[in-house]
Amino acid sequence: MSSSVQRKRIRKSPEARRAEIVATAARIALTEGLECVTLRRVAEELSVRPGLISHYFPSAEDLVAEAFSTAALGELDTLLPAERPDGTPAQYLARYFALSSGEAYDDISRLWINARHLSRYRPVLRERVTRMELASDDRLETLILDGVARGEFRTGDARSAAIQILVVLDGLGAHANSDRTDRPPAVARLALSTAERALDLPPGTLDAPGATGTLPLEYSPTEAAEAAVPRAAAATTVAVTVADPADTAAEADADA
Amino acid sequence: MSSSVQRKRIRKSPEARRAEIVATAARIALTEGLECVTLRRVAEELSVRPGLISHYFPSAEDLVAEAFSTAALGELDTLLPAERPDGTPAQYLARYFALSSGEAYDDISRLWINARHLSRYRPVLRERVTRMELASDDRLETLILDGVARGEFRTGDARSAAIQILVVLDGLGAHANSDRTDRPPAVARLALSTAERALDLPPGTLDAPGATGTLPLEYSPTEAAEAAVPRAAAATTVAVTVADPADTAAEADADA
DNA sequence: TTGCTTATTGGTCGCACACTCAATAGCATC
DNA sequence: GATGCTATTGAGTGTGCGACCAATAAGCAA
Repeated sequence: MSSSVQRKRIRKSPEARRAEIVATAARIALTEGLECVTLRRVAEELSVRPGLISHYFPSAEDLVAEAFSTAALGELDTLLPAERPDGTPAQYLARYFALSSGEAYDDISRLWINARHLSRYRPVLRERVTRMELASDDRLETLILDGVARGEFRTGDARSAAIQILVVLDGLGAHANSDRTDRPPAVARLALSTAERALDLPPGTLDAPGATGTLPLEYSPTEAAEAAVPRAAAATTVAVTVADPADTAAEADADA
Repeated sequence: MSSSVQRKRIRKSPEARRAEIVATAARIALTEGLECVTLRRVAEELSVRPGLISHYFPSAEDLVAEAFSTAALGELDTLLPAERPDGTPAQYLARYFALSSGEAYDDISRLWINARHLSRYRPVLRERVTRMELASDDRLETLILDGVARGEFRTGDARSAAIQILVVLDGLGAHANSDRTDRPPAVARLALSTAERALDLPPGTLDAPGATGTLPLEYSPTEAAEAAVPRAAAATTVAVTVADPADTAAEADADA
């Protein structure tokens, strides 16, 4: 009888518990959406009471913002790692484009759409979105500068090139919730061709066979997000039926 | 004493009432967000009881979808009119880009971000989003084909060119809730340069002084949306304090 | 004027949410 | 083994939402 629900309290250090909460919130944000990051939902996932989540995040808005930051940073580190020991800048750039056209990338696209919309109403989240946009710009700019230094790329304004590329990727990702099967080839290659033009590369360079060198092309969004958390304590993986989180955006601040 | 609230019932024809409801919902969607399109909110705006809205839209999801369609179609008709009696295709295209970099365009960008996110959870809305995307593609493709026929543009695939342009505009519009003040010139011109490249136009053609000919460049998003409604009966304009609609997305379908 | 159709109301129900706070019980320390 | 700190619970408050339905009254037709 005592097997169904957890009856004994498990007392953890604040740091471990907080990390666990953030990791869970980030996973929910990535797979189900930021509106699903609620006190109840996170608590249920961790088999604790909602009040405990409130204890660590007195304002739920902060938890949502933290969930987004953690998830987005984890993805960024996977897609555009800060350390690039295994290949050239051109190879890492080619790998980035390869990953961004894969199906696993849809989760990230959805997360960004979600965050950009929700940030309309949530100042804390908006600040985090801006910060993560800058982080992405920086990361890609650094890659480009490195490539320029090695003579792989040629551009007079690495940051402008980086932002142009990211804008196009945002445009392509905007349709992550729609059907994109009959997308013309020139559209599917739009990010690539934008990069090739901005970096003065011969057309076809970045998606040529072998353009990624020996870099691995597999990754799992969820795992990447969890790896971004300092210490993701024993997070019980629970099969989740995605509900309908579409109604949570507009009401929260009405009571403020 | 009887002036504060409306006490006498006003009975309208179903067609007029329905049009009034849709027009109001579309205006709320455009200015405050789709999550603010609730039975209570629309009813309050029209000084009727929420039950009446339910009577015309037994499922609230249908009302939200209708609000999006109406608002988006109104905007499309303003930005890319189906009839173009006052100028050449190049002039209308130049006008489109001019409008899309104006501040009034932010409302449209926000609406699309909103709809693309919300459509993740709402099948009815998703279908409408897809339909409106196709309508936008068609409208721009037709414009381009017309320009090609007149010798203004040159492309072998008008539809691909249209979609490329729209994808870039989506990418630029994705940041409608963020700060974009320090955007590099090449980024701000990205849609233009994409069009110039896809349509084989000399750089600078579309934003050259006089590129829009004598076409007017003013428009009001809200008015455009209301004009899209067949008959927007006496819609009382009420000053609205925007609340926080960010929490309404995820919960609605949980009860289904 | 009377009567009928139905647009409109008023009230209710259940649900999910964030937030609050006193009471409880792990667990480390002595 | 007793003690104290505090992580954690349990219970409750108030809000907004969609959905439902019987009662009401507006306005047209006879």
